[in-house]
Amino acid sequence: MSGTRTRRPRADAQRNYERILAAADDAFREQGTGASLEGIARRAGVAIGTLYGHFPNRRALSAALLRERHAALFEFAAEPPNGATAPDALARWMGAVAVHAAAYRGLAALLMEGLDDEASELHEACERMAAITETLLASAREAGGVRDDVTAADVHALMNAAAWMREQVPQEQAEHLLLLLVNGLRPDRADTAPGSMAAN
Amino acid sequence: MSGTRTRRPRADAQRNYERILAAADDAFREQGTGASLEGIARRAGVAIGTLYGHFPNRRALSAALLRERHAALFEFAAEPPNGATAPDALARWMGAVAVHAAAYRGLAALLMEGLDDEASELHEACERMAAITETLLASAREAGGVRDDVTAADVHALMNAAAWMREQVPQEQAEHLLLLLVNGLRPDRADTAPGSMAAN
DNA sequence: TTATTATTCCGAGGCACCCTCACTTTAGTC
DNA sequence: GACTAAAGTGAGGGTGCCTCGGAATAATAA
Repeated sequence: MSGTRTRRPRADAQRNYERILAAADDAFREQGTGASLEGIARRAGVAIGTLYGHFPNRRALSAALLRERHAALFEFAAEPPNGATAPDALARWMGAVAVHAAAYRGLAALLMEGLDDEASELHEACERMAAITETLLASAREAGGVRDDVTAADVHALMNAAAWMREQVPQEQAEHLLLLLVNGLRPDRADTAPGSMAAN
Repeated sequence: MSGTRTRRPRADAQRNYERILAAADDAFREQGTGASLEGIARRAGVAIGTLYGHFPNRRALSAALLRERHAALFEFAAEPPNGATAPDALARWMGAVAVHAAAYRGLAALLMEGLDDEASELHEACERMAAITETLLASAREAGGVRDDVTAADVHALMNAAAWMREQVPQEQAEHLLLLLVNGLRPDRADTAPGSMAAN
């Protein structure tokens, strides 16, 4: 296995890969993560076998599609909203994830199961999300802005639930619902510093 | 059209109707509202055409299946949890709906769209649910236990979101999440009478 | 009991989708 | 220009949705 100088990858493969991804993005936006794969192949101007050659199954396709999107999300999380309280930072994060997970109908459910299911192509991304959530939650709790009984898993579920609702109500109401969810994390007696936990 | 004395309905029709309903209940419990209708017909020991003869489409089948269940829910709402505060009554109702809507995977989404979609066979049931929600919400708000900006539509969405989460997390966590949702409805300053808004 | 007939049941068939695989085509290399 | 690994192709087998024309049958009448 030493003389196998690898060939340069074929140009058509690269081209088709990108075409499929673009078609899938369109289809998922319009019809959700359950969109027809044959339809996607058709849109991409490619045979169905070619699609399967690049992506062994629907989840792999979703995962590839989400890779950049996730990168953007993590970058967003890294950039500190300077001057914001810890609870504010958590709320901001929750809003960002909710918007992200509402990009395609059905995505919230995938992210939900991806956290537990290690076989899922989304597992790693979910774990990174969970880690960020954990960190922000710890700070927010320390600041006294969050109930003691709230776990990172709870926040994960709530963010995805917010996304799920966003799939089905007007955007304005979706924002309001997120605010209510965030409000639910606050301790029973609102004796924290003023201005904490404003949504987004 | 006066001499058409109606024949007694055929016994086999009645029998098959019930068999299909029973099979559908099993299938929906196991696989959600998207379960294969051909599979349901098979389970019921009936040809696919017979199933369609009784239920023109999947939604009609769901609606028939939910009729009794909804009746039970409305009865539950009617029975006054005597001695409970208005916010408690609302929380109790939200819990009941969340449990109901989690009976079959996918049901929460159906109930969500059934509220707006007048063509849906579930529309009427959804409207009744909404009316109950409206009443309980008004009382709870009057008692000062709920934020002013919370609408019945919000509560509807939140109840169904609770059901959606319940489909995907252990029951214990689901209860906790419901509690957090309910907590989110409380006004910013917790200056209401003690003991208000305990979940369930 | 038997005949009548409205009602119900049946399942093949057309369409869409999922996914695989034996075969063809093609891009990179020599 | 020939060679060949890589990629592309699409028919085909499986499942599901739903329809529809013809077969079967339960209620009724004779």
